[in-house]
Amino acid sequence: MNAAVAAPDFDLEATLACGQVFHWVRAGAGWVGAVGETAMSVEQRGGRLVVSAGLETLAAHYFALDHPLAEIRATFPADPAMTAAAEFCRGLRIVRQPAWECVATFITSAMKQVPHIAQISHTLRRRYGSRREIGGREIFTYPTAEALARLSEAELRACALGFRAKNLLGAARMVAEGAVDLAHVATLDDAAARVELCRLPGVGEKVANCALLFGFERVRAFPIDVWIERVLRALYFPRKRTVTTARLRAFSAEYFGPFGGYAQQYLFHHARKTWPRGRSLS
DNA sequence: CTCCAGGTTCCGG
DNA sequence: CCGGAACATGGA
Repeated sequence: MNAAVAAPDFDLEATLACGQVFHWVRAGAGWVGAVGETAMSVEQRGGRLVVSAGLETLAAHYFALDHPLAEIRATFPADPAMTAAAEFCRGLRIVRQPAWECVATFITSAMKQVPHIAQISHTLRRRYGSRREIGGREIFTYPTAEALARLSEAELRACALGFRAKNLLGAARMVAEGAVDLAHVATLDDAAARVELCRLPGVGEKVANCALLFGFERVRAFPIDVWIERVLRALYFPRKRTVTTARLRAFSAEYFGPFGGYAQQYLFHHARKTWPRGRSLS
């Protein structure tokens, strides 16, 4: 029925609730969700992960249990802000999300709070994804680019997408037609992959970096959103009134090192969980 | 009611 | 290159 996977240095709660992935829902002591086309229930018991028998390998891969977190932490800069964030996020892993699902989800994330992004994901899944069942619970996979490409903008707007409907539809059509080939993107270096992703409507610097980090395992990609911008300005450029976004981008691309994406997610999660209402500390 | 949210795009200095 | 504004929706 169920099987256990060794999962040392892993925090399932932090990993699923840190804002990198949006569709997992709590179920009892664990979670249920979809890993690509496969429904999965998962629960952490100490240093082990309990999943349905047969899904051990899939779970280990999805949750990136092979990422050497201790070595990754050791590459971070040793400043107080980074050290505090890394300690706070011990066991948080960047999961391996399917590329299209990841790109599409972050297209819908523009100017939305995390709970809203989750709500949109669930609506799209329920209406246009495939139904699965796991432990008596309903699960829906993320709709394929082909499925979304067949829809009208009005149908997508009815999923509470707002102005993001046009972007998601345009991106779905380009991917479905092969105008942008995500399998090919995966073979490119970070810079070239970013350029290619930015051809999709609704994909700019930030969304492209989220896609690279969460959907293409580019662990150096450093997405700069409103939260990270606050963190960088408050903790790394205090009392400097004129720091351009270009300056922040150049700084973060070098300063946080080869696992900058991990550093970014740790800073993001730490700030979101410990800073009151996003403001202050300036 | 007002403000803002894991932005992108377009437009004028 | 830079700052502003438009773009939808929902929760605080």
